[in-house]
Parts: sequence; C-alpha cells; structure tokens
Amino acid sequence: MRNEHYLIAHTIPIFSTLGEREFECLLNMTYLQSFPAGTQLIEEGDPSEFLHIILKGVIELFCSSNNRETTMFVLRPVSTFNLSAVLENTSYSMSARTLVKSKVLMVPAENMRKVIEVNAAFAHAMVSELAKRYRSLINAFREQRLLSSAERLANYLLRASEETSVGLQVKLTENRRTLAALLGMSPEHLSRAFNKLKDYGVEAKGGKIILANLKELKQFSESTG
Amino acid sequence: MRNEHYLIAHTIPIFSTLGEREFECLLNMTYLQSFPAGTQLIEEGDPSEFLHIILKGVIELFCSSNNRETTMFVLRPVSTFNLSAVLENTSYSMSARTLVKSKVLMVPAENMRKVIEVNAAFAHAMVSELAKRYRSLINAFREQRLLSSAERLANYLLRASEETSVGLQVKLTENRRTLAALLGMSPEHLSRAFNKLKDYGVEAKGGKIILANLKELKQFSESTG
DNA sequence: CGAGCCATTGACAGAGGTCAAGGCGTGTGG
DNA sequence: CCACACGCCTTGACCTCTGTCAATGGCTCG
Repeated sequence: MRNEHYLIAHTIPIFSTLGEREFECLLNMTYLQSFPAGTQLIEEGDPSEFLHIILKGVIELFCSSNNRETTMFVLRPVSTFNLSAVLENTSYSMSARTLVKSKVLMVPAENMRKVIEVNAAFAHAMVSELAKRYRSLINAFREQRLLSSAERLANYLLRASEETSVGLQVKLTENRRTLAALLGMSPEHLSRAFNKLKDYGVEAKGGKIILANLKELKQFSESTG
Repeated sequence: MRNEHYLIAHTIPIFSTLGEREFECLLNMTYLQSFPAGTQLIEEGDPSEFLHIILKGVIELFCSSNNRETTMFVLRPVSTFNLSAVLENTSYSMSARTLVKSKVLMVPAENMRKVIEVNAAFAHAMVSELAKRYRSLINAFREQRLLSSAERLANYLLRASEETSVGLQVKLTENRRTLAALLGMSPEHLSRAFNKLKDYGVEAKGGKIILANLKELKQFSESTG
C-alpha cells in the first residue's frame, strides 16, 4: 500500500473484494490529483480514460443540452463516478466539476477492464454496484415525472432525516442553489417549496432544517395531488 | 433445446454467452405464459421471483406514486425486464402490464443468480447489459429535465428514423396515447407537440410520419430554447 | 347504421421558470 | 469599530409550459 489514500479507496464496496495484489494491479498508473473549486474534470461525450474516485471535496455531475444544464448527482467521499462508461469503454455520459476544492484518485479505465476480466468477484461487485445505481436512477426519474417540486423536496428532507438527523433536525449538506439544481428546479422555486412545507412542520433556518411534524410531512410527500 | 421459444431466448445478447448445458440449467423450472392485453404481470415493490423475457407482444413498464402513474419503457420482443431487481435479489422497481396479447418466458430469479456465480462470461454480459441500460436511462432522465415536450418528441422521431425509416417515412410502433405516456406528457399535449413540429417538416398521418426536413428538425431538437 | 374508442381542439387552471428588486449575513478595508 | 461591498437567498410580478376537462370529429367494429 502506497499511502493512506489507497487505503481509503480500498474500503469502498466495489474494491473491498480485491486482494492486495490485485488492488495494486488496479492502481498501477493511477493519479492522485487535487483540484480547486469550480474545475471541470470531465466533459460529457469525451472518451472515458479514468474511473474517478472522490476522496475529498464535493463533485457535481451534470448534463447539458440546448444551452441548458441540469445537475444529475452531487457526490461526496468516498464514491466513484463514470463506472458505466469505463466498463463499456465508451464516452462519458455526464460532465463533472468540483464544487469545492477536491481530491480525486484517477484509475485508468483499462485497469478496471483488465481486473474485471480475471477476477470474478470483482465482476460480481460491478454487477451489484450497477444494479443499485440503476435502481436509484429509476427512482430519481420517477420522482421527476410524478412529484411536484415541493413533494420532491419533502422526500429529500425525509431521506436526509433518516440518514443524518439529530432528533428532528436535519443539516443540509448543499447550499440552496445546488440543492435546487439537484432536485430539478430553480433556486427561486426552491424558496417557495420551502414556504409551502412550512404548513407541514418544516422550519428552515440556513442550513439547519427542523422537521417538527414527520407524520404530516410524510403524508404530504406520499399522497397529495 | 426444448422448443423454438428457448432458441429465440438464446439469441439475445445476455444469453448468447452461455453454452447449451448452462442455458438448459438456466431454463430449469422456467414457465412460458401467454397473457391477454391489459394484464398486470408484476407490481412494483413485490419481491422479484422471475426474470421476464418477452417473446411476443408489447409490455409497458410503469411506476406509480400519489395516485399518478408514468410509463418508463415500452418493450417488444426479444428483451428482458427486471434484470436489476433479479440480480440484487430485491423487489421490483417498476410494475409491468401487457399492452396487447403477449407471450413471456419467466426464468426463476435464482437460476440467474446461480449461473452468474459459476459463469464469468455471463457475469460480464450482465455488467455490459446493466451499463448500457444505465446510460440510456441517464439520457431519458436528462431529456425529461432539459427538453420541452416538443423537443422530446422531435428526438424520438429522429431516433426512430435512424432505426426504422424507409426514406423519410417513419412508422410509429405505439399509438398516440402510449407514445405520450412514454415521452412523459398528456395525449392532448402530444397532439399539440405534433402541431408545433409541422413547422419543421413533420407531417403526421395516423401511424405514418413523414420527416420532410431532417435538417430543420435536428436544429429544433438540439438548439432551440 | 350506431356504439365506442381514439385523436384532436378549445378553454381554462396550475406548476414552474425568468427577471428584477430587496434583505440578510459575512468579510474586508478604512 | 463601522461602513461598505459582495454573494446568497427571498419575494413579487409576470409569463410560458403543461395538465385537465369538455366537446367534437373520425375511425373501426359489431
């Protein structure tokens, strides 16, 4: 093991199946790079050269069409992106930029494809990872089509409260602008969505949100028209 | 080989890696069933028991929330659905129903998981299949967020023309109602979208669409606000 | 020929985006 | 320590896109 960063990378699910030797092989020719905030790391459509592993900071994955842009995901350590493009040896399906100063491990795509060929457990881990991502993307797509902006926000807050809440308080990890983009709405509209949720016990003060009435909020997010 | 249906199933990419013996093993305890139009085959959230292979007919995959419903995919022979749920041994992420009389091969989910354990080539085929689906889903999601309904329709027609056109004529495989649901809009709005596209050389008469001006249509779908 | 389904059209309503203005907090420099 | 500037969030006004409801027309099938 060369240093702490590699140890960190080894802990994530898709790499934990690998033995020391194979992991070393995977990391051959890997770059560790730091980027300032606002740096575009990859451009949608470019051929995939690396699997990116985010070790520090925040990365936004986004897509563009017709001079418009939408945020697909906001990623934090420790996670990877571009997996599907790398495995298929095709072009990136999304662009990526840093939202804050970030540290990224860049594993040559070819290494991934080589190791997958010889290591069945690694292939199974890929299957599992891709299936999970597929399912979560299905859910995001469904929410986009079926739920209003306020309902999407309610769902987001409820999920966040399951993961990170202290009592009824949720601490937002994104600023309002980023959260709006992630939920597929304008920043102005996010403000109004928060206002609407006040009726359901959502008190928002900066990055701290209090969900005073979980039951009503759930009811709103699940059954309102 | 037991009959023609199994031969057909053997031809699709994810199964073509399998030898005769493994394919037989996979199909152990498989059911071949016919369903009339409008039959719901699976319900979102139910535990996944089978990988479904559609041999004949048309299947709609859809999701529901808050008494609303949206069409995610419309599938025709020969293709599979539920792959991610089956591989992860978790619940279905979408519901499915027949749109017309259909014939479906139902492979026990456990068989899939067994064969993937012992056959590396099969695992690789799964990786490839999942990655492809992930990318096409990313694209659908992006279109839903970034494009207007008329632009989504234009893209749909352009894709269809690449695949199935005879000269400039495209034959629609779905009726208007289904097409509207697939593109994420109401049937009424689809009518208006077709009207808007008349300005760009789209002449629609029943199931036959003439794209009289591909260049302008492409321009509209890609760069209009 | 009539019933029924599907597609279209019109009128209306609601959701969400855009633009402009104002408020609030934070940090910096005088 | 205060004043100012800057960024971010919010608010209001307006407008576009899309859905809903109702009515109409056209087609198919009995």
